[in-house]
Amino acid sequence: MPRKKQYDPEEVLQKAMHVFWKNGYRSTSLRLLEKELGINQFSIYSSFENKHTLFVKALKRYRKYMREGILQVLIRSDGDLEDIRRFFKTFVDTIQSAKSPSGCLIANTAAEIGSSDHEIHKVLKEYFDMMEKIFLELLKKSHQRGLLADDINLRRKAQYLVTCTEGLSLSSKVMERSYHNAFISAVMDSLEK
Amino acid sequence: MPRKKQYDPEEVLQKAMHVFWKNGYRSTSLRLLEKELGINQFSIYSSFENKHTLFVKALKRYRKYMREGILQVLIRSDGDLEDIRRFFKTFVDTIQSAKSPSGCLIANTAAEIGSSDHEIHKVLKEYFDMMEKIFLELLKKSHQRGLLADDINLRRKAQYLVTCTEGLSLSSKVMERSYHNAFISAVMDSLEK
DNA sequence: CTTATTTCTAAGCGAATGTTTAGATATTAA
DNA sequence: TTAATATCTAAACATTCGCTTAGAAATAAG
Repeated sequence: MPRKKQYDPEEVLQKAMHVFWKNGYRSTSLRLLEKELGINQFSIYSSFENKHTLFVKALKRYRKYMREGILQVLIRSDGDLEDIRRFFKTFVDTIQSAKSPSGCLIANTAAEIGSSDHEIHKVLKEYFDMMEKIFLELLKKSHQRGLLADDINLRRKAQYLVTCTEGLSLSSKVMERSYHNAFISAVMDSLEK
Repeated sequence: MPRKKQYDPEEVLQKAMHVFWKNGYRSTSLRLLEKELGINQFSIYSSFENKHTLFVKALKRYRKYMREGILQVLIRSDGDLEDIRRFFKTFVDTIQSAKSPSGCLIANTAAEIGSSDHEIHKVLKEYFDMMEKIFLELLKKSHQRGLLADDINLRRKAQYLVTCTEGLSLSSKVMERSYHNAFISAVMDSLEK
């Protein structure tokens, strides 16, 4: 009996992720979403409840997008520390590309919202935890291969790499490419045995 | 002949800096400024042109505020690397304190505005350059004292510390204190000879 | 085809945004 | 005391915000 949806909610969510990524939460108006998603405001509300809920879903989508995308080089690594450099380089490419010159959505949101919104803060924290776990698994393998100092604190080093990643995202919005290459080299130096 | 101002524009600017620091540029409305600064919208416009100009002035004021405040431990350092740790600890205290639980104004603005506004971007870049110079001067002294490896790239290390500082600011909006202590320790380890 | 159900379009809701203005108030040189 | 000038208060400006609604259009079971 019912009429069919003329759009795919999954595709729309993907588009919404990019719009929020580029403009931030507050600066993304429903008029802009309407235009970029190609669907009416009514449809946005009937499919995603409201702007806040849509944003939270977009944030979670970003986590999936990263996990299945550029984080794969870390996840599939056999412990080669150069994989970390490769990730950082791809990361800078991504966040500075003309396609999405908008840093990291998580970092942007952390700066914009922080912990003032409990639901959003929870997703941010989960992202940080995911990143820590990914780095930790890689470092464990590196450690087993003898690439790291014996007495190293792996968890601390993983947390260190997470904060370095977010710092990289932030400075990418201000400084030029050579600046980040220098940072990446400095971080890699600090990992050496 | 004229009537006197019933407020001190310098004091008002200082207050404006804190309001923007806490809420960000877009989320700071003129009604809020009116309330927090204790002066009328008319007075804001007659003294500071408009919201954008007021924000740029507040950003520059923040740079001065930091230079004359918690950055002094770096500026006055004789090259003791522990001064860097002291700075990081004070920095985390500041940005996580109940008084201003809002990270670093520069980092927040970089995430919110980035390079989309030329005038603001210029102030951000100047801040990064200032930070780099401050770290560089300290590292030079450390190097002369033989506290660093002979073949170290001082400029690269200074840039590294700037990005670490901004990363610290960002993760302070998501993670708890112990997380940052771990990061600070990891950064300090990476500085050792 | 009829009819029940859902999605669509498009207009409109009250509230908030940055900015401006009209008029009252205060100050000081003459 | 008077007159000129700057600053104050408070209201209003047009625009945009997130969100809702009334009614037309489309779908598929009966």
